[in-house]
Amino acid sequence: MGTKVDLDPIMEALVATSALEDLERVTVQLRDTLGIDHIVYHWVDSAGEQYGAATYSETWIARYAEHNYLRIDPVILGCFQRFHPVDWKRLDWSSKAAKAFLKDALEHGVGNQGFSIPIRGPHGQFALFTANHTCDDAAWAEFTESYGRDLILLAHYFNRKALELEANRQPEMSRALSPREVDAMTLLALGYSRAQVAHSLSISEHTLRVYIESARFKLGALNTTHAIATAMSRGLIVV
Amino acid sequence: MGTKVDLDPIMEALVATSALEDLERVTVQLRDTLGIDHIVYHWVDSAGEQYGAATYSETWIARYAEHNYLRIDPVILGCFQRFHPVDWKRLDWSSKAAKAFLKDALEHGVGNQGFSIPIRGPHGQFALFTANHTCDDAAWAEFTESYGRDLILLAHYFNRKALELEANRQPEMSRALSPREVDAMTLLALGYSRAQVAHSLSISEHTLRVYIESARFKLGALNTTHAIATAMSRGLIVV
DNA sequence: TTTCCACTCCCCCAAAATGGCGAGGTCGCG
DNA sequence: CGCGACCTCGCCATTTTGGGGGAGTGGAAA
Repeated sequence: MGTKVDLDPIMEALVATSALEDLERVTVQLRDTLGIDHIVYHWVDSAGEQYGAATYSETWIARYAEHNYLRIDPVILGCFQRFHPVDWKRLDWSSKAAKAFLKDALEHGVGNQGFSIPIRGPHGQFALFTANHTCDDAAWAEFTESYGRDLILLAHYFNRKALELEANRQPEMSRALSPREVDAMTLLALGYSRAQVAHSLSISEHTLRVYIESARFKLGALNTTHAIATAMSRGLIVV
Repeated sequence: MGTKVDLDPIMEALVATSALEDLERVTVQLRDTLGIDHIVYHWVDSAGEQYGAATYSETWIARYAEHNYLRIDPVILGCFQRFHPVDWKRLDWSSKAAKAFLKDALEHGVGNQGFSIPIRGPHGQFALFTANHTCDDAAWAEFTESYGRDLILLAHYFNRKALELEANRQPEMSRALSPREVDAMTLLALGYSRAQVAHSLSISEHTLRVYIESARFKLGALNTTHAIATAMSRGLIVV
């Protein structure tokens, strides 16, 4: 952790990975290169499913999942609301759930110092890239100071790769909406009733219904609200 | 655009800015340092309000707003769906609206080459950081190759600063939803009817209605669909 | 301690949305 | 030329929502 090491080989290895499992190898490589305790890439799916590439012990990972720590982990909770990379010391560890969690984590090999970078993708995807170590505050401040930028870039590359690999697994097919359908959906999302929308678009309310039904069908939605939610999360309409 | 220039002074200037107007000066500084036509930081508020720090001409910016180009700009539309930085050539310019937009843009001083980095913050905030220039494909490929990483970092710093400055202007007006309200909104967004949601949450349909109405009130929404759309665009629920 | 908020439950009724049936027209593409 | 996609319109029955009341719990904050 003394002088700054070159992380370019790691970034290249990261760009070259072609399977989710390989991400774990990159975390190990990165951890060893940086000479710290742990590197964690933790991604939370839009449905709440989580996936991680971490150097943590198997037991800690299992324990984390088993106790549903996702719900109380102050790192997740804190980072979810902000954009900035954050030092763990600046998070809120005051609740008793957080204290218990921290104690448990330290007992399972997690270091006392942490630096996490929240990062977001389309469709509400959220991920966290974390560097973790055991040392005093001064040493950690020095580390985050010198590697902050690299960690941001690495977080970006990790997330890009994860999204890329995930996309291969689920090739989401979505037919585009017609212009009129987009108009209708947009106005509905803005809170107008069908009558108001029909009036706004200068068409009969029945015609409007045809658009809505057509859009619902295309989006595989069960009702109008669902269609709006789907269209929004797919970026088909902007509100 | 030949040899790689040092961008550290710009990053430091960026970190030091303390007003939104100063961001514009940084874009100019950055544009001149890189020797390209334009640098644009374009942020879209959760409510659809936009703010930008760009080196574009006043007339183009006014025209963009006036014609509501936000809705058809292929750069916005394309980047909203992805995480990767993207070269403008790889976007979908096939629609006639896109072609008209492009023609108009080129006539107002926008370069033919572009490289945009989508970036997201909490509460559904979305922003775009763009480098724009007039040159051939080869020269542009060389530029993006050598400055890609720096642009990612700059996008990150721009966004961080914008969020920081914006937070000062609007001190958290939107009240958060209660856990039950989030549950209700989420299930509704997934297409369930009130009866189904009530059953899923093991509460009476009436209780559910109270949550929905409460959420509607908090979000200032006119109906359920509007509430869902608002909650989604504010990042209060994730679907 | 009192006050506020989140959470839970009940009634009734009007308005809105939805589903199913039908009918036409234009436009572009193979 | 036919086919499909888009745009436009009408009626009727059913389901879903929204709006108006009122009432009780428990926990957290002031």
